[in-house]
Amino acid sequence: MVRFTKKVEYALISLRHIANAKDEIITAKQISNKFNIPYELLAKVLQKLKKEKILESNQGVNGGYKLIKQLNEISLSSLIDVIEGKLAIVECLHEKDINDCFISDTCNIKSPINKMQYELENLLKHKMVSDFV
Amino acid sequence: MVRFTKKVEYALISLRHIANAKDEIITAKQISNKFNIPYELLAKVLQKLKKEKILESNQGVNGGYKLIKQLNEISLSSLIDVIEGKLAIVECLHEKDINDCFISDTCNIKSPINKMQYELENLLKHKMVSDFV
DNA sequence: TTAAATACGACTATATTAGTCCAGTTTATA
DNA sequence: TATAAACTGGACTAATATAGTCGTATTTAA
Ligand code: SF4
Ligand code: SF4
Repeated sequence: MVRFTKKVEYALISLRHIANAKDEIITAKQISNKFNIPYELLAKVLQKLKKEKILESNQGVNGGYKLIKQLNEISLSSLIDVIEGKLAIVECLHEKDINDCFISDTCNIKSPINKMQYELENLLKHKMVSDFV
Repeated sequence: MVRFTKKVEYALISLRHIANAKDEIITAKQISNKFNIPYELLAKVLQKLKKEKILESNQGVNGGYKLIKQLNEISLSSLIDVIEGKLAIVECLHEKDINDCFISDTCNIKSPINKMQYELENLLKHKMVSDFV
């Protein structure tokens, strides 16, 4: 199937919400409550966005998250990278299991699949989170 | 994740193989052997292609499959439709579980997600199996 | 009559995704 | 300085989707 994961959706929802709040600090709990997103899961997603320096966090009472990148600087492609690792439309294009496909030797669709991956990447690379309005 | 299923890959591999064989009849077993694809699984994929009138089949001894559509008439989009059902990049865009997302009410990314789905569909619609060369 | 082939439904196994639990650390403020 | 609100992070479980298997039936050329 070709489907975005909930984690990616949660990231998009959160980024949009945080961006709307201007410079106000937003907590994971607020987002979790507002959008019915499981708190622990959301927390992990936000932590990843922090590690990638998309968000900035403050711990402790009155802590929370703040945007430190513009939404138009974050591509859907990079967001997926951050959350799920490098996208690969087939097994043999994913570094982790690049050698796992037992068809590989005789496969007759590798090159078109490569092209397809390239085109999809391109679409995602030019789709900015700011477009999500 | 965004990944094509093996079934779709098997369909592409098979179609390309059958097309290369010109009007010769090709059996599931031949494809299964040549490409190391599990026979039973492949058989089901070919049966679906037959139901969609992409392939024609003959039963019995010397039976097998033959193309009855041009590869440039089959879009990747339609192939995915046939094998996996209508593609939906998120839950709420899939008829089957259109009402399952408990975020739906407050969701702030529906409209951009819609656009994204449209653009992806468009990409897949214009990607013909014949491009897979 | 037999063997090679498709047809099809039900089943199991594996992998991925989604979600939970728990035990931290940090920090404002009462 | 005690407390509670918040982030951090690893290990775990549950749910779902994908991949593959099994068994049986049907068709048909030779
Ligand atoms: S080698 Fe061919 S069949 Fe195997 S993953 Fe790559 S494209 Fe798919
Ligand atoms: S409603 Fe929003 S969160 Fe739910 S599936 Fe649709 S896009 Fe995703």
